[in-house]
Amino acid sequence: MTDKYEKQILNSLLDKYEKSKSFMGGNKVNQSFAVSVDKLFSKYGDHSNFEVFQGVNEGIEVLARKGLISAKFDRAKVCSKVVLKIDKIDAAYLYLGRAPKKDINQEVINVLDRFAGKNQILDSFRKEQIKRIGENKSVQFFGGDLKEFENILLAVESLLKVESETYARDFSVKAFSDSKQFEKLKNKVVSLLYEYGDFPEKDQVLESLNIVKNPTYVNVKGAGAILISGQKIDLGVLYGDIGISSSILEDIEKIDITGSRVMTIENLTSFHTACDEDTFFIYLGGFHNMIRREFIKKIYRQNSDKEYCHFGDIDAGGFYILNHLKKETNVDFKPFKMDLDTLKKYQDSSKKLTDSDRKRLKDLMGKGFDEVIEHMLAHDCKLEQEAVDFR
DNA sequence: TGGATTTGCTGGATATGGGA
DNA sequence: TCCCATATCCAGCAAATCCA
Repeated sequence: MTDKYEKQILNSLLDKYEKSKSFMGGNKVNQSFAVSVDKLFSKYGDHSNFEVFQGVNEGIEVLARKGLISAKFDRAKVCSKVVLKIDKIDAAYLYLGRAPKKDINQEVINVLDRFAGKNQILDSFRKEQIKRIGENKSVQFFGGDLKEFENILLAVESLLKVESETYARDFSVKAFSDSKQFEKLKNKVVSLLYEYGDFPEKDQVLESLNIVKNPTYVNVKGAGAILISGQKIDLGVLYGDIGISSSILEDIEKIDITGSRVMTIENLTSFHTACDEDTFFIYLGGFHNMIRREFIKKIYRQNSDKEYCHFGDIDAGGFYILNHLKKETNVDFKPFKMDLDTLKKYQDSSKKLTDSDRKRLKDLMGKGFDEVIEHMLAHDCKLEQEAVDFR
């Protein structure tokens, strides 16, 4: 049974070893691992605190007798530093009852391997973490709890299989047989998906994967008519919009676009203010998941001769949403008022870029918006679509 | 002893979690 | 939702260590 001073000394030496090049086998010189006793125990040199002095010395002597460390004392019985015996590292782990980092790394790799080939996100994540382990860096989203780590990967695997809008609690029950388990992992799961997946905004990741808090709606208005369960609704004769619950989106049999153009709008206020007799407007509710994409595809299949465009913010998020929409629906949406002329016209209403905006804009270079992005970066500006007059 | 190697420290950026 | 404290990561530089 080790006492607290022995534990602290040995753990500190092993920590140092595990962070070293010797641990990785990449060392070019033979290293020794030592810690200063003063630094480890701030009260060791405090003469008024004899208990600590004596306790630490006893701990050092026990470890030295067992051959796990070497230490030298001066005439006053003060030890300046302790050194780990390299050839006794295994015994040191055993004495502490501490799992060697190599074993933990292997267990993490085993967990990662169990999710190999499940989906592209998990494969990218697995590849990156194995690379990080090889470089002796920490494994992302692993805080020492293997079960939690496995559950995070399981959540990612399960989330990508959700095909219909599902409440987070119901998803948690289905994936973990526990309605609260997903809530505990949610932040890490979302961070992993956002970093390794392809999502416009972090706060839209779950909705994009069909996990919702409440039933969601797609708002439509303008030049078109829809047929749901045998009932025809002619939107062209209505003054405003209607919201179609996602649960009945799949029941729509026919969408007949009577105008020449179909336009998706990013923000709700702009959707409400937009007005044109020749356009069918769609507000996707801030995100587009599989059900919404199927809705768009259905419209396109039945009305492929129309013009398709997207009206959004002139910022990284807006460009990203448009590209994502095009990619996921295979419909060639054209940007509407998301160009350099519009930005210049409303320059007075523009806002300054954040560091994150700059980074994301640079990532978007070469993806169809170079001219406007160059201007945004050069003039430190972005524009929300609410500032843009639709006409 | 001096050059090469490796670690430690620091500050800045970013993420996270808790409380108001 | 915002603010604040804390944790984590990273890069750059200084210091410590190793060894020919």
